[in-house]
Amino acid sequence: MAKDRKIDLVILGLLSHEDLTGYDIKKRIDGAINFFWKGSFGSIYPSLTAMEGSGLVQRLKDDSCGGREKIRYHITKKGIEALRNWLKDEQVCNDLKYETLLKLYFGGAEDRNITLRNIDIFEEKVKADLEVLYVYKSSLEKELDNEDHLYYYLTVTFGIDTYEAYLKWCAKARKLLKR
Amino acid sequence: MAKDRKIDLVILGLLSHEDLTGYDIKKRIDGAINFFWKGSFGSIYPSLTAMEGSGLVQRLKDDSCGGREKIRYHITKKGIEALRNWLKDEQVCNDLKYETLLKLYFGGAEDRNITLRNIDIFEEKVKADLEVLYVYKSSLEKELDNEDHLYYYLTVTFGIDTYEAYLKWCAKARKLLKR
DNA sequence: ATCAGCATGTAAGGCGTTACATGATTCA
DNA sequence: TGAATCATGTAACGCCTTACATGCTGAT
Repeated sequence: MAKDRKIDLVILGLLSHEDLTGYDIKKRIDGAINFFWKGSFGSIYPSLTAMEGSGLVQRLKDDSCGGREKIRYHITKKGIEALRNWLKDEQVCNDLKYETLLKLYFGGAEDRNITLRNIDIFEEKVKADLEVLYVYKSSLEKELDNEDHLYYYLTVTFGIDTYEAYLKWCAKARKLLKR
Repeated sequence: MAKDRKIDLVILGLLSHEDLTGYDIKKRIDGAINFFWKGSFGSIYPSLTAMEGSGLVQRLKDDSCGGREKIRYHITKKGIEALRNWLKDEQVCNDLKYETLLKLYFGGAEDRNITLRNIDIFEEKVKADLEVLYVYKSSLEKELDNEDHLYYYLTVTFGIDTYEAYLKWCAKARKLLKR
């Protein structure tokens, strides 16, 4: 597997639960995962092709009744192995790029109102995201006995906790800037 | 300026305070900025060359007394303009890639202890980063009257608030996973 | 009929990292 | 003398996004 193509692991992770098409994978990534990882068709399809070549996934027979061809992929034993090795690998890369903080840091080059406006924009986005996260949370906490739901739940509460911290920070920052 | 090369703005932001060499810029980025943005020599030097070409920055005369050549850059009026336009632009891209959350999300493919270990690793890193942030904070809060320091201070408290939220989440997550 | 959604894929191009090449100075 | 730091730059390579190409199905 390519050294740094994390999209491979996202796909393997998804396929470890169920067989999926590239299109399905994209939809899954655009859901809850989107809060901490992104992926486009332009990376998903080539990844699937490459991983088929290295035996991490395999194509299933086309089971679509008419309509356009539909390729569902299944994870192989080798694929499961690769996924587990990654989970056990203690090296992680959390790569955070906050353009909002960059603008804040250099806010001195403009009027304070610009910074205040940028904080408002950030806050709006955070509030909207939080709404979505709350919905995920309430639907997940009903079935925490399900092992997988517990993991999903934890990623959602991670989002909620940090986003709520963002909101508190916004209020404090606004106060300081208006003083 | 290139459409999506944010490193240009980081450099312009830094140069809006003082004239710097590429090497200096790298050091600044590796400081407090590193918590929300990264940059390597391989992106900094080409960016400087490109921005000189488009008149956003200009080379100063070599003022090094002997030793290796040393190129200090100065931001031009056009550069200031570009920086301000970016600050006023309401579109922002906060691109967060948490490999830790990815591993958590797919934790079901391995033993729970692996997930617990991954949370430990995350927590260790967060605690270490927090120590650094606390130092920045205490040195900055002494001079909040300085306009720029106020902005730096706000980015640091952003980091502290979110990192503290991370730590609280770690404790909760551990409890749930050990139940 | 037309538009949204389903479905797969490629091509171009941008951004960025890593590693390498080069060489001076300073300090132990 | 050797290592660390200062200092600039290039080259290779990888990853990813955007846009494009193609075409079916189902609902309005």
